[in-house]
Amino acid sequence: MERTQIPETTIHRLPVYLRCLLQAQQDRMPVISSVGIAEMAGTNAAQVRKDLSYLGELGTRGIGYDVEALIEHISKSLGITGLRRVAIVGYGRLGGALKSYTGFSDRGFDIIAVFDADPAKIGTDADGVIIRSTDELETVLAENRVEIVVMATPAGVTQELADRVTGAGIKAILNLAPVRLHVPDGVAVRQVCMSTDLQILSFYLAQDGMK
Amino acid sequence: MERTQIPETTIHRLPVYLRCLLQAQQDRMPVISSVGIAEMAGTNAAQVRKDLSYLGELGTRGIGYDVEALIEHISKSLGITGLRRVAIVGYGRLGGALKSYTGFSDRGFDIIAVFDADPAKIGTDADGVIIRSTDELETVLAENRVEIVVMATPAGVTQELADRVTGAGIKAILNLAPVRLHVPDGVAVRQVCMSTDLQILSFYLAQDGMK
DNA sequence: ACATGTGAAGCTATTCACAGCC
DNA sequence: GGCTGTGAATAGCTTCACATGT
Repeated sequence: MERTQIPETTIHRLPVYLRCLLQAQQDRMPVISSVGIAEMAGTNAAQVRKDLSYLGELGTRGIGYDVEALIEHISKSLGITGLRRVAIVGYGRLGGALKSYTGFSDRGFDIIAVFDADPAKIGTDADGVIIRSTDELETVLAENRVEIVVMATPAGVTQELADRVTGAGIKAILNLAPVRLHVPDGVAVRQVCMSTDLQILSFYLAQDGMK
Repeated sequence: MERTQIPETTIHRLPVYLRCLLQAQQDRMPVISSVGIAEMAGTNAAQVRKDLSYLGELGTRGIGYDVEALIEHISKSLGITGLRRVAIVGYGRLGGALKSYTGFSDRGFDIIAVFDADPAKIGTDADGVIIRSTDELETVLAENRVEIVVMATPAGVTQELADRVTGAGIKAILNLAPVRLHVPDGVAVRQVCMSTDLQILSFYLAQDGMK
């Protein structure tokens, strides 16, 4: 299979396009143009066409893109045609909020395991899943064939637990703890840090105020 | 004041550098080199030097960067020398998790108001702050001189509430709802969407599996 | 006529490499 | 000798503009 070198930035926009297309589908639009997608996604038509062209020749000249077919194609590119098996490490307030959030299952992600280190929580129900001990991390991840792990752990223990997660063969981590994770080559990490985002917003406020 | 055109990407890295420097400060390092920062931040030394050069000539040739002074300088650039006044709209599970998260106040953000639409919640205590009705949004934002608003609302009502938030003069929004916000010019928005992040991770898994 | 797909141009960001300073 | 600051070179992304196909 060829090394289709899709730009990083394009990959980041594919989920946005997908959301727009699902909206268009709900609105009963059979076909949509690059201009239409661009308006919904907050970008421009040339960008949309270039991005989609990396996935193949998906449109029809003179007509536009078939909504249904394009949803199918982007979903396939994103590897979410079936359900992706996800585990959450750390069932504190944030982990709990995520587990109960219904938006994930709607988008092809199934949270099938939850871990915590607190003996008082272990064995209790977490919104439909039994909380397992972090001691059992490796075995439970393997048993459930987990593909993606979400780290919702205290900063101090995150790297240590992430090491065990990657050691267990996990290749994708969403890190919600405010620490930079070091992982082996071949492991994808996405970092979510709201403090960072607030600081970036603060920068723009500071800039604005002084002009 | 000059139009110091700091690249967007540099701005995004400043909070990362700041975190590294605070770590170095805790470790009692008086001085750090661009190589040292780069290692902690997960980038390269040239990048660090170029980024920091946008803020001024902050280092000393042959020596490196004074940790204390650099922390001071980056904090000033990020506008977080004092406390930034933040409000959360939507006190569901996610909003609750954010309010109770101590990492914000440590980093210069003070959550001084919380809103919800549910009459059962209004007037009750949310971790030290009384929950206010979204009916009072404009007045309470003004009274408390709120600078940044975090939207932790259901997708369906987010745009409508964001319109009122910007109407009240707020210039910075952190949006946790899975919708693309449309805001007037001059308003900064940061979007956090974990479904999107999971989809990006899924893309890399799909790529990997087929090589 | 209309909308895609795509080379080419233009722009932005990263990396290199070395002069300048401690 | 060591490390910063920075012009120059490189790489990567976005936008343009038009040929191509319906």
